Amino acid sequence: MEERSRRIVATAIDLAEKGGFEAVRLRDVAADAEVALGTLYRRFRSKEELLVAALEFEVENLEKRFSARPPTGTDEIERVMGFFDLVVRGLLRRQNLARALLKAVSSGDPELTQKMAAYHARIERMIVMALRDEVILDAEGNLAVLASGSGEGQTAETLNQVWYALLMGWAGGVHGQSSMLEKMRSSAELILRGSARVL
Amino acid sequence: MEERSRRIVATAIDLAEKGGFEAVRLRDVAADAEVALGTLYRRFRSKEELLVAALEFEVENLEKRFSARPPTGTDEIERVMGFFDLVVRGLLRRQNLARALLKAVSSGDPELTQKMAAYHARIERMIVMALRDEVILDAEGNLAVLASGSGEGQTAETLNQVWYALLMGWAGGVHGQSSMLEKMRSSAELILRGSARVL
DNA sequence: ATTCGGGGTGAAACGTGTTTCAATTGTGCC
DNA sequence: GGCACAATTGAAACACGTTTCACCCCGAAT
Repeated sequence: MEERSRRIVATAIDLAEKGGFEAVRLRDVAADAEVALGTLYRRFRSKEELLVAALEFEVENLEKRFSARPPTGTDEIERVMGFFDLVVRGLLRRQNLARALLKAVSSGDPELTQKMAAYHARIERMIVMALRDEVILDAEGNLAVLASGSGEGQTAETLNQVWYALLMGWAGGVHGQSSMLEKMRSSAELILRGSARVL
Repeated sequence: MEERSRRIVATAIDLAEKGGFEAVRLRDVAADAEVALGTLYRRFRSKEELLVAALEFEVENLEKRFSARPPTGTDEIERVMGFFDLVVRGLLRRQNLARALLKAVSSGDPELTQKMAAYHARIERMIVMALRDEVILDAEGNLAVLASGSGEGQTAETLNQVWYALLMGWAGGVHGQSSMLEKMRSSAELILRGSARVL
């Protein structure tokens, strides 16, 4: 990403951290990033697209933390929950930012379809690796793209669906972090019990 | 609900059906419902709240259709999928409306926490009844509130989480109706396999 | 019948996302 | 150096959610 864009995204993250979605006023972003409003709009078609770029940045961070300290645990459930714990630790520290990014990703903007799909794919990839208890990197040291299709893929997809729904619920205040994790564990137990059947 | 409010909500649904979330311009809603803008804002604190009221109305409809023709099927998966088919048939005919309501419900507005929770509870209730193959009505002929806590409740909650995530994905264009249903079936098979374990 | 109070009304104003445009700046190419 | 062309800038304008306010109307209490 080009320097100017990076600065814009960084500024957006800053503001979102401080005051959430509404605090990311594009005039302020432009001013703080020392860029004209028109430039911001040349790089990002909308506020949502800008925040989704911020999400990509944060997911990259998550992936780095994930490869640096992959979740440990003797069974699938513990490793998967280890992953979700990792995510929640990130949310905990920057709740305003997290909510802002979730709001952007859930905006339903058709322009963002591709990026939403990519986001989910990246989360699923980490879930699969947690299930396998094996982090696979490519030549550049990033998480490798996995062959898809196995039962693991289905399990990971389902776990991710549940996780996404719970994040939305958390963002909307339906439940707090701890109850979100408890619910995730309950659902994960159910799902993994189902997947254990097919061996 | 009072007559004026009813008219406002009906107008909002009309406009949403025609042009989705953005087409619900509150000035237009007020004009079409023959009400001053201030009145609209006295009844509904925000556009989201208005659309969530519309959602409540539509869920009531869904519940009526559900009690009138409960999903049939010899096993849990078929009945549960019957329920989701029912929902999708509703979506199919009014995609703009559906997307608008989903956008409102996923806005993450803290004012709506309560209503979001209630919405999920109602969907879960129908899922439980589909699992049980038994529609339970209260004295007024509405769906009865169920005692919670059983394994069924957990299963329904997990199914609902998956369903919600898939709806969001559909709204954002990540997948179409048919692929949404296929994914729902795959996840439901996994989940129900897990729940079958605990008897 | 008069008064009172709470909605309702109409219109204007505000904030912020988004668009537009003329003028300026920068950059690669001759 | 000078040119062509694209990106950047600054400022204004627009759209729409939301707020405000002065005024009006109606039904209940006196």
